[in-house]
Amino acid sequence: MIAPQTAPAGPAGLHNPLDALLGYQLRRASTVMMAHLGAALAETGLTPTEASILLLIDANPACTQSDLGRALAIKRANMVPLMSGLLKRGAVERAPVDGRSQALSITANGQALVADVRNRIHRHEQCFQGQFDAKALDAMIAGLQLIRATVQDEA
Amino acid sequence: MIAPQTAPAGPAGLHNPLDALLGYQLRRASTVMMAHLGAALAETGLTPTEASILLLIDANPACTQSDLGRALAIKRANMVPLMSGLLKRGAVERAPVDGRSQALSITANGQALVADVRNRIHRHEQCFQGQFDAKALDAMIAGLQLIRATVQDEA
DNA sequence: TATTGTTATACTCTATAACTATA
DNA sequence: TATAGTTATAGAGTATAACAATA
Repeated sequence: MIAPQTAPAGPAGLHNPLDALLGYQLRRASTVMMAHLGAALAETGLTPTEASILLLIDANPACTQSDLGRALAIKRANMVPLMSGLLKRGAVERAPVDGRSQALSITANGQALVADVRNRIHRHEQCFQGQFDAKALDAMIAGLQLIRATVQDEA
Repeated sequence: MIAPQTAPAGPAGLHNPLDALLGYQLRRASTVMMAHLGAALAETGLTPTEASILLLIDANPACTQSDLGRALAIKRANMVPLMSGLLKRGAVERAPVDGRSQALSITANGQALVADVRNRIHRHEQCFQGQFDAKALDAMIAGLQLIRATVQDEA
């Protein structure tokens, strides 16, 4: 049972019983890191999602749009505008595999962008990973994966 | 430096270099827990955000709408439809403090809803907290708060 | 029959700007 | 001048349904 709380709130803010909840802390921490990542990527003109797609294509040459959607839990329909932005930008190219699939790859021009994205993400991650020692960081990552695995993964 | 990856993806899916990133794992884990919480609350007709507001008012009688917004990082403008739903439902009532502030409280009728919400959130949290021993859970919560505190808190 | 890529569309969340009335 | 509450609105992000072409 979660005990009802009647203690008065301090001058700094309200008493927040949600602070003890894993889901609440997860959501707030995620929002903080996403905002920080968005700022770190702003100069590239990419959103965190677009940057993720870029890194995933780079690590999986010849993958398809549907593959990416499955890996990142993005619906096929929502992949379309995401991909068309990266294609128009000339960072990604497509080659037909069969009549319906297209193999994705980073263009020669896109390589520099990928490297820049990698550096920016790395610096961003260091801001937060630096708060933990190696053991604690591994425990955090493992814990988060455990949470993800608790329920069958999203679409 | 994040090493470039060239290993082939297994048949189960793509190779995902984002798996080593705290921000990525945070986002995915948060999405999983939010979806699970949404399902746990569905029968109450409340969203996770509305349920959070309810618990926060219950823990902070006579708080204002703006107080809640600050505690939950919800902009004043976005609090309006949230509050009006809870008011129309008869779970929350308002009493004027001065000419501009209104003190919020849970109605007599709303108490049962708060209790139900508390139980549902508790069962939901147990699904995930149950994966950790007490020490690991404390470390997770503390780690998430540390991440939040790394950057000055959101609006 | 299932899958790829696509269009169109709707719904939720979040963000900004502006207004009023109060302090 | 700053704050509480409100309105209107714009922009993301995400969801479903449907379609054509292909496997």
